[in-house]
Amino acid sequence: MLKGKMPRSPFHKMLEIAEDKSEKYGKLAALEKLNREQKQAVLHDKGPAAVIAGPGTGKTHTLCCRIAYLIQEQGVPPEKILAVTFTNKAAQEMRKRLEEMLPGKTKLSGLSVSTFHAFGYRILKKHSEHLGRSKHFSILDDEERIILIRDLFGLKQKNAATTAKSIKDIKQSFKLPGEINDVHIFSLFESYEDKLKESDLFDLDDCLYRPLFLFSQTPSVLSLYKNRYCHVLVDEFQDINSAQYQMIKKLMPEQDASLYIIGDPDQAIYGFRGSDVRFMTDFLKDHPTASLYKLKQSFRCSDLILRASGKMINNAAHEEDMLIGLHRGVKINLAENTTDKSEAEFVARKIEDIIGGLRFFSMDSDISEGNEKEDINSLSDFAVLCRIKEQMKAIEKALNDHSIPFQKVGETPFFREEPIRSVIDILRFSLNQENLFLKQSLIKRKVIKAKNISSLPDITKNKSTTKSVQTIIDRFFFRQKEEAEDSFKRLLNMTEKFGENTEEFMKYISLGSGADTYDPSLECVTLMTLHAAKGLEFPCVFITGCEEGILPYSLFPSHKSDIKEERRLLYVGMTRAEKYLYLTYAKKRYIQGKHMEPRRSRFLDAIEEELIKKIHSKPFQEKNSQMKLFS
DNA sequence: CGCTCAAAAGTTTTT
DNA sequence: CTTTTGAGCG
Ligand SMILES: [Mg+2]
Repeated sequence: MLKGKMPRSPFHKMLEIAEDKSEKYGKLAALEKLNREQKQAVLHDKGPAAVIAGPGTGKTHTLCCRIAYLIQEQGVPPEKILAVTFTNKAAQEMRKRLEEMLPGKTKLSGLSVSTFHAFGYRILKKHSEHLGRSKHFSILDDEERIILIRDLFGLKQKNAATTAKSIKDIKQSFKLPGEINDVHIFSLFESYEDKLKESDLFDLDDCLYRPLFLFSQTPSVLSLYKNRYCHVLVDEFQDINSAQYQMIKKLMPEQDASLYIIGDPDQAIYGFRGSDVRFMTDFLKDHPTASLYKLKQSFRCSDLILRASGKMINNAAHEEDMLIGLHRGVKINLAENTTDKSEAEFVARKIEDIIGGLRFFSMDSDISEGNEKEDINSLSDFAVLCRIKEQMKAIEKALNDHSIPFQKVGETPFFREEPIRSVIDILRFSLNQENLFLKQSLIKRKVIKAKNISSLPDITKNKSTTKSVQTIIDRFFFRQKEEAEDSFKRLLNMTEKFGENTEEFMKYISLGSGADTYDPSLECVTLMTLHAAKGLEFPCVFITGCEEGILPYSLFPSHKSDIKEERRLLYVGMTRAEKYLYLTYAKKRYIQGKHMEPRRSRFLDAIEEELIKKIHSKPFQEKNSQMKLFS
């Protein structure tokens, strides 16, 4: 997602690629454009390697080049390479880039590029019978899991969620049932697992947990995967969890295997999900022969943004680790607002002003502040980031009021919302009637009457996915045909590319994530959480809600958040910006049913005054209260 | 069983 | 300030 503008290095002419095998397989043009540090990382010989790379240093690009180099110049067969990405979107993107680098279809066939989950899912499909499931098992999503647990144990929603979390933790840290110390949890775990098996289900965590389980119990299966890949490359390694790390170790048990990891410990933001940055920081200890590469030249951010954001992660201590920016940069705007509404209004007005406003001379514009109106010419150049989704409401309203089109990323995808969710549930059930949980759920939700259930299998027989979905809509959703017409159309549109492969469609639905919906080609502003912004970049970024309570998040004392991780979150957010960065906060905010008067975030205090331009936004007057102005 | 209305609860980030 | 849940009624 680097929008294809990769660096021209000042050193690139000085470097020679004196590689032996390159004659035989042909040189790779992309390597010429890398800078010195990137090139060294790409040309790493063999054995383990860690690439520590700051924001905008071309991590993903370096990884792509490494794969292309292995295939093209080292003659490594693509089926011997496994590349792991963080999202399905990133996998898709990487494959696309590799296709561009290595034209010719045959070169990439057999190459595995996927998320850990999609990789594990493939293993589950192949060996489902070892785990007491059919080939057509379904995936239970996190929401369904809570309902299943609630009904299975007769719990309240909240307690069911807690139990679900315990089970999740067990799976994400890969504890075998015998290793569960708490007797009560153990029995819940066992009953839950029995229920899944009975309904021919796996949960999402099983995509890692069950393959690992299989590897540990069934040597014949392990032998199929052990050393199957000569090169395993992992992007965003700072955010992997224990189960994922153990998966890698199962695939490549040797300490000196060619495991190539790339990431940035300062951008670790998924600790709440079991990710542990220590897998990255301890990599050299665990692999004594590993080479370490550092990428310090950022091709995205300005020096100024790097200097300011660096304060979040207090890396100023190590002078040598300072990143080098693309250019000097312009000051960061820090906007104080009276309320959350005026904050949203400020953002909308600013975007409007930059993109469509009159190009008159502004009194306070000088060279050192840049010229936003010239640098930015598309709505897709803007990102509005927030800590929690609830902040989005006010911003959405303001953008709508100003008729600014936007895409919400990380939102529950439309296919997870009614009535599409139910359409897909019927499709899912018609593919696999063993799913008793789904059967009960469909009847309970009155999506379908019990007597009609037996006719479902016919729906999907020898039909394209689109045809099946159309049949389901015609038969069970005819009443909603008008009000939900758009969603139905969107669904039918989406199914088309899957042809008759309805199972593949289900995989897409089950493993797809919110972040996958981001489309950089749309002419609109991007509204998303800081988490979803990982790996992306924009010329102009707004980070809203820079307040105590929101960032760092601490609205509920019982759920303490990791302050260091919150700092890194702001670091990630700030470093999404190529040139213009707005940090905004409100003195009054209405959130989660409460009025608050938060103090501005302590994180802002760390940024030197000279890097900042302060703005006090005008208070936003609601339309109906404007009369007051004249009284 | 299905509707209405009032009281109560809700607590982040996601592959 | 929502959204969800439960009691009470037709
Ligand atoms: Mg990346």
